[in-house]
Amino acid sequence: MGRQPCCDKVGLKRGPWTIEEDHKLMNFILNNGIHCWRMVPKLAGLLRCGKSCRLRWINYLRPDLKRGEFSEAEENQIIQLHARLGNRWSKIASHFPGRTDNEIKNHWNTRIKKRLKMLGLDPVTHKPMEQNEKVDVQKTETITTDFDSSKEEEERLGVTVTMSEKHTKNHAEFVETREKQNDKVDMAFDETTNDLLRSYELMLCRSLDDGGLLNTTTTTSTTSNSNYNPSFSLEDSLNPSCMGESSSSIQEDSIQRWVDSVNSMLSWDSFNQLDEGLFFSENVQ
DNA sequence: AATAAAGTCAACCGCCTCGTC
DNA sequence: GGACGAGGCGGTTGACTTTAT
Repeated sequence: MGRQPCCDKVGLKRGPWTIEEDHKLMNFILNNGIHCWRMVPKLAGLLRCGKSCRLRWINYLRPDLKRGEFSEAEENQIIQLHARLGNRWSKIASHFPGRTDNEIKNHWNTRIKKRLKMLGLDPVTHKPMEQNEKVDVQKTETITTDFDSSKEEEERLGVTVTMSEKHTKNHAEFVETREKQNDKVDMAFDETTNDLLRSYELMLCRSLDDGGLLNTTTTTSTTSNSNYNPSFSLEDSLNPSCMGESSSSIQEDSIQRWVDSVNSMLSWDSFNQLDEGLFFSENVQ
């Protein structure tokens, strides 16, 4: 027999989380850690499904989150990684401690895409627009052609890739998938990527010289947390040795660091309106 | 000041992968 | 080996905010 479903979605709350719900979720995780997301809402007294709790924790409540604007360096790194990895946001996010895949994805869709277009680059192919237009005219000379040109190598390596796979993933992703399957490095692709990156750097430098393309980010309503220094990881907070029953100075220290992190986070959100005593009175002596 | 348009981002949806039974 | 669930992921939505007219 299989397991019980994650949630039946009947009578469950949806939409934006309230401060009280956040409080309950954080309080529960502080006390118990995370063992099974399906059980979290029940045990925490929340009318949410486990998935929703997980998402809320990962994207918003985690104490090691780095909030605030992306720096230029971060944006440039995202662009470079996207050129290599495509829309694999979680992989891209893994290069940015404290950033979530959702955050990076949103930033890409709302800011970086525009920035690339302003630079005359196609956000999908990372190639100059003009080049893409030529390609469009020829109709067949697209990324698909790049895939087709790889057929021989594909056969040589004994790999088969379905047409749907080819059309739904960009060249970079396709090549990397092939690398995974064969554990071989596509040197030609690396050279192409390097060429692209060199082009980026060149165009970005020109933009800087022109003064302004890179400074087009708008202010947002999101309050930043520039003072927050994530010194305590989620792994730490969920480590059984830290959260388990065996009490020790290490555990107390870990909890204290976690609390410090949360307190730091509270300063950047509406939580600061909460009565501090309400939040951790039962958890911290 | 009022309204429309554009921008932002938290949250949801549905699919996929992996582990378990 | 197939069925199933949990967790993870990327695409998309829609509420809210900001900017332009």
